[in-house]
Amino acid sequence: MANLPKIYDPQQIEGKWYQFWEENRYFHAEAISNKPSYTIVIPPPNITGILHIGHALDNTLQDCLSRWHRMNGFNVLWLPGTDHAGIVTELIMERKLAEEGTSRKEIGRDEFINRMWEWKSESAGYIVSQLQQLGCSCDWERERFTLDEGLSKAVKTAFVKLYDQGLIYQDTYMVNWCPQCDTAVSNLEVEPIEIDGNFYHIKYPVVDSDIKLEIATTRPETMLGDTAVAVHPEDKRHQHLIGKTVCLPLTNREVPIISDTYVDMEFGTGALKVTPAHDVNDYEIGLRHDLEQRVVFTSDGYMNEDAGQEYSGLTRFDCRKKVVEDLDKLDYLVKIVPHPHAVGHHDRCGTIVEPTISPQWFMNVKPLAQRAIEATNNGDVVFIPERETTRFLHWMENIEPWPISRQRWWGHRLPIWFCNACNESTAAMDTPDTCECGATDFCQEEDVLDTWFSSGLWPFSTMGWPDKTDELDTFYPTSVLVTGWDILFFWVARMIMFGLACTDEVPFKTVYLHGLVADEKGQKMSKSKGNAIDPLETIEKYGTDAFRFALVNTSTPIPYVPLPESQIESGRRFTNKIWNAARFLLMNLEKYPKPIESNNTLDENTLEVNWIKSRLAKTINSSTEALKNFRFHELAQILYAFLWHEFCDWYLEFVKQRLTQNQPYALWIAADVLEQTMRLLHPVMPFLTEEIWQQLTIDGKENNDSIESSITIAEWPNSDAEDNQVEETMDTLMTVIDNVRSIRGELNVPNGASIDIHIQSPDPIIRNRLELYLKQYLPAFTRVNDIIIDETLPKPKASAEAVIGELAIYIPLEGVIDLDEEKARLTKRYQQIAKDINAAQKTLENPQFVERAPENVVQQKKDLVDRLSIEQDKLERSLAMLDVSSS
RNA sequence: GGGCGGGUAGCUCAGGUGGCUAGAGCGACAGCUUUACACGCUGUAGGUCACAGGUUCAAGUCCUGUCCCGCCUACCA
Repeated sequence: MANLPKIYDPQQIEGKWYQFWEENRYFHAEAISNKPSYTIVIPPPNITGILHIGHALDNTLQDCLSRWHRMNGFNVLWLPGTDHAGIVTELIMERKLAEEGTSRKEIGRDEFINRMWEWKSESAGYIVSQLQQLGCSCDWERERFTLDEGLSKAVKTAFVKLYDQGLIYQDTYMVNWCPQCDTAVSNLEVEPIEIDGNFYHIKYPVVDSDIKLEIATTRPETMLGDTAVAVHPEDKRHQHLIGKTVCLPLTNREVPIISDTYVDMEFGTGALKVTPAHDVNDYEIGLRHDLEQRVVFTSDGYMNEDAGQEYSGLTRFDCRKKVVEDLDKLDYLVKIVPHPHAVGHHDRCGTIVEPTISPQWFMNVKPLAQRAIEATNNGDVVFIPERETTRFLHWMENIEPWPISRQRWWGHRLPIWFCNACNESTAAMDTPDTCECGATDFCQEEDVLDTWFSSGLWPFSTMGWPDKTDELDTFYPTSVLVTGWDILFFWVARMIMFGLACTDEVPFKTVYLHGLVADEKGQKMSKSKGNAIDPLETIEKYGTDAFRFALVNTSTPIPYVPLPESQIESGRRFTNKIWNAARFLLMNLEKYPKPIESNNTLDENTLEVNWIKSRLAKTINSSTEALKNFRFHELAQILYAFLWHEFCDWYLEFVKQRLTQNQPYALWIAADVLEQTMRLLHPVMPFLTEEIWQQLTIDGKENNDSIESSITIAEWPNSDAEDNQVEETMDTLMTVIDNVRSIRGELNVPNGASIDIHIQSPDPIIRNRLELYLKQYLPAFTRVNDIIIDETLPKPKASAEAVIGELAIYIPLEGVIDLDEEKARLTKRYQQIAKDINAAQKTLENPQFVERAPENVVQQKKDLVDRLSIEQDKLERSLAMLDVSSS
């Protein structure tokens, strides 16, 4: 045990513990339990995906919550699983097929689906093992997949239920169409991207007149589908043209000039070309005026025959070029003005979406949204951070029908059945027996559902809904959903709406939305930007615990959290520091074994022991508070500061000092404190803490049944050992030690040199404390000869000085001290104090302050001025003396 | 156009409901093989809290305005 390596090697430690946890089923939740439940369902990652930095953060936080609750005695279910991620997964498969020289259409639906399942079974393990590598304490016995039988049944059930309520219907409407993926997509999947476009001004000659009506458009190629030109009814410039027609250039078609208040007189030329089949607004105008919907694009982004012979077969983009050239040639083009504007791109493949009229299945989500709004306002569901509530409500209030059908194959086929005889459609779990018309021959709708439909059911479909199961009873509604704020509308909103619609309950009480991991420049990390950190490489290089610590430590409640490499390095140093602290204790525990039986014969009430107990108690309490409030970064910082700067920097030095005197009690307490601190840190750093915890408790476990077999189920610490009196005493000592060190450092006293220390203090209590403790502790921090403490002491010749309130420290440094340096040091301190006193006095001189501020605040200020004034006086006198001796 | 978040040390960020002499990590500088750790130890430097007003006894914190940066959202062709 004593030959632990000097440098912590995570690879030696991490693997074995995950296996140990799995074998002992520590992460398994019981469907029937008398413990209180705590449930998280994982936001399911893509089955064929790999772990990226966003997953790493999201799942680390979920693991922190899960592990913390497990230690608090909850029946914790963290339910893992994956999503079939329809469109994006198919895209990748299509790319594979293209490489093989075939295509999905060529191999057909059945074969395509076969290939998808094959690929799924090949790659399904990746993300799971990566989550395990990250340390995630999921209940793998309950892993789910959105296309599993049970979840598919849930999808069908929900669909039929909503269909029967009239909330799901088929309609022909203008939707966002992706020509690349050959499917409709919802607004949410369309990303508007600003591009440097142009405004093309085009003349449309008015029939039977010399007038040319000038229109402006960003998409000149759509003119081939124009079926009207619209002007505002009150537009004086164009009023007289209403009712006439224009001759559409390049087509020789005549289209009417109509009036519609939608037209903005101020914008462009005040005349709007109307393409009802290819623009949402034009579509609406078209409906109002009963215009022809002239389709000129094919579904995969080419021009069709109706675009005209010249253009048919061109891509959308080539067509635009040609149309502009032709217009120019024929003198219809007035000008091209640069006009940056946002254009919708499909977020999965980056293709510019094409608004297209097509028959789709829609879900009327308004009534469901209404319930979600009520639940939010009632506080049935709470968003953290709070600001997300406004965003959520705003989106819910303006929600539009959701197009749920996708012209794809990988997913849940809509449970809609068409009668082959009368073509009536109906929704049902299985093929219906007979149609109302008497026929018995049906075919199922070809389309599949949007993936978000099945993920929306995830919090309860994973637990067996619609069946009444023990799991639903025990774990549903779940406790909290943890995800990035960018997923609020995709997952969270749908889960809440579906939860209310299907189970009459909000699926989770709390939604915690964390930030997105960014690089140093605040840019969101993403593969496409090339600025992403690969979690697995990072884990290999720094260790899982270091990586997790960095993630937790940086996850402040801001929208984009930068994760510079230096943060991860800092995490690694921290793991190494902990490792070495443990190593130090374990090595010394071999020499001074901790007695199994606790006994009180020893002098246990030493200051340092009471101090570290008090500090630990405060650390425990503030850690618990931080976790309760989802303030993960606070937890990380509290534990880092305690472990490094209190436990290691101070307490272990006290321990060393005790050991030189053969007093091992402080050491045994150190082991105790570290053991408890490992428990506090375990949710963040599962592997290292388990390793150290096991080593620290190994002797105890053989003799004490109350010690658990693993830190994962060890009790979350609590303590009431806070003692401000003790901390204050220790503060005095630390301040003295700090000042002595500071003098040595600043005046370049050689390390080897022993020094004398004279302390003058009028306060008998302070003198007493210093007498008692300083002589014990100081040697641990600095080489010291003699310590003299008295009520009044003359300042020795050629000595350095530090003043702490009414206490003065003199260090005779004959022959070492440079008087000018000392003078500069004291002057600097003097000036700083003068400034502080000045500011505080100003406040005190204000009668209003004394009158209105709370008494304790006034008193604090007074005390401050008193203390600083004494220091100032002392410094003044010392400086005067220095002047005398140096002149 | 509307909304949200941010501007605090060289860099990245903390600073719930106003009140200790504004903090941390990283970096910089100086010095250390002090018997756990050089992935370490000790010390030091570094801030007009974006700007301008206001409220208050008291503002990094609250209010108003301005200027930057980022994001979300919206049918101005």
